[in-house]
Amino acid sequence: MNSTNQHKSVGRPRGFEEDRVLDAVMNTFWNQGYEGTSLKDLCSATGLHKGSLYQAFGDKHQLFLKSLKYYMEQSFKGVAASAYLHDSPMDNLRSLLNEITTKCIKGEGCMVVNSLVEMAPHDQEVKQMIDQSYAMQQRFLTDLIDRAQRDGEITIKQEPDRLAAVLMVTLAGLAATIKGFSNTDHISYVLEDVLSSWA
Amino acid sequence: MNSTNQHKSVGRPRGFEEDRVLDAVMNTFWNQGYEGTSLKDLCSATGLHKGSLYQAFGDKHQLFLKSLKYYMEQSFKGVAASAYLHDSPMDNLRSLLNEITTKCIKGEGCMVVNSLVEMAPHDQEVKQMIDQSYAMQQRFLTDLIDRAQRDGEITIKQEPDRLAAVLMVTLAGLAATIKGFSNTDHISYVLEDVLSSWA
DNA sequence: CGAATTTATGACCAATTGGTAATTAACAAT
DNA sequence: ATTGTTAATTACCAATTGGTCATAAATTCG
Repeated sequence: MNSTNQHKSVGRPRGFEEDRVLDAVMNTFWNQGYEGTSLKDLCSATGLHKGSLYQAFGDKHQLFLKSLKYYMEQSFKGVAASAYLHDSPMDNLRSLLNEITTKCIKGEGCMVVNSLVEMAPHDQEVKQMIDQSYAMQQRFLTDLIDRAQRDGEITIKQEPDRLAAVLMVTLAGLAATIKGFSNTDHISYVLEDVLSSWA
Repeated sequence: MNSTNQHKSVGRPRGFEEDRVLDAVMNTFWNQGYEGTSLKDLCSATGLHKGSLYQAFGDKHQLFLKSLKYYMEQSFKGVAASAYLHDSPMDNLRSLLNEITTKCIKGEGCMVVNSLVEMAPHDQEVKQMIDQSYAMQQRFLTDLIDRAQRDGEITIKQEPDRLAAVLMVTLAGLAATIKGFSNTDHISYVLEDVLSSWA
């Protein structure tokens, strides 16, 4: 019955799409950090007034949490999608890594790593979200590595979760490093070297 | 002629030691970041009034740069000192890495990596300082790895500067990762795994 | 001693911060 | 058309921000 652009409740309808706003907020926090972003910044990024932001998303901190969650969801969609393109687990791993690093290069870093560095030690809620995201990604990588090992594509001298841990640290390092370097050659060959050491 | 505690110029003498203040400032910026630190924070950390801080070190940004420089110098002293303890280059590399990671664990991360993530993209002066520090540390590691290769302690399948680059990224990743984890086992075994892959 | 010079202190400042509240506008239901 | 409900806008607020300035205190030099 309900057409898509019909709103379900009474009252004045929203003048914005929630996801579009969340996207703008995310990008602002992503490249300015939490403390480095003011409400004025968020208003000019979204085109909304702060009253509207508060009403729709809560205070600055809640808004940050929601935009971080949005980032994680969007990222995971892309990552997961890129990990089932090929037959070979190793090829899948490569395209997954490619997906991640491409996103990092475009956005000058990873919002999760940024938030980890800036906020995790002093913000329990952010820390928990990151923990969760970390664990999920770690499981994802572990699974892929495990399959690569079963297929004989890489060494079995190390446990999958340990190899995954190395990869996680490497990715975090790349996300941080990239913020200081215009030259992105680093990225490709550091990952190459890590993977080739698993031969 | 001049005894050590005699001050060279006329006027009221300083009531503080510059290095002790710089140390307190450094620690505050180190674990709160630049934007997350207010002048009030710096005053309570140093015991000085902001007027004194301004007179002695300049504005907040200059003060930050000086404390970052101080951090780099102090760190490099410790790192360099730990790299000549043994005969074996590989043992020296290990104690160097140990020195770095110990400092990161104590301080919950590395101030250079923190600043890289928070400031490098928007602050040219910070970026330049970090570039310089990065290049220096990279050269240092490359040299050590080169010697380890000549002594046959590690593989020569990769160029020293490439292995050093991998190590740099790994260290940056650890510095970031550590801010989210109370469990520090990660650190030791990720580094172990990287080094052992060079066998 | 008194002048010159430097540092420490606290008052002061404009601008910005995150956040709230009152008012107006736009819709659905009756 | 009126009412109820929600959203948008504007004005407003106390607190904090980074930063300055005038004054008082401590020292050296003559």
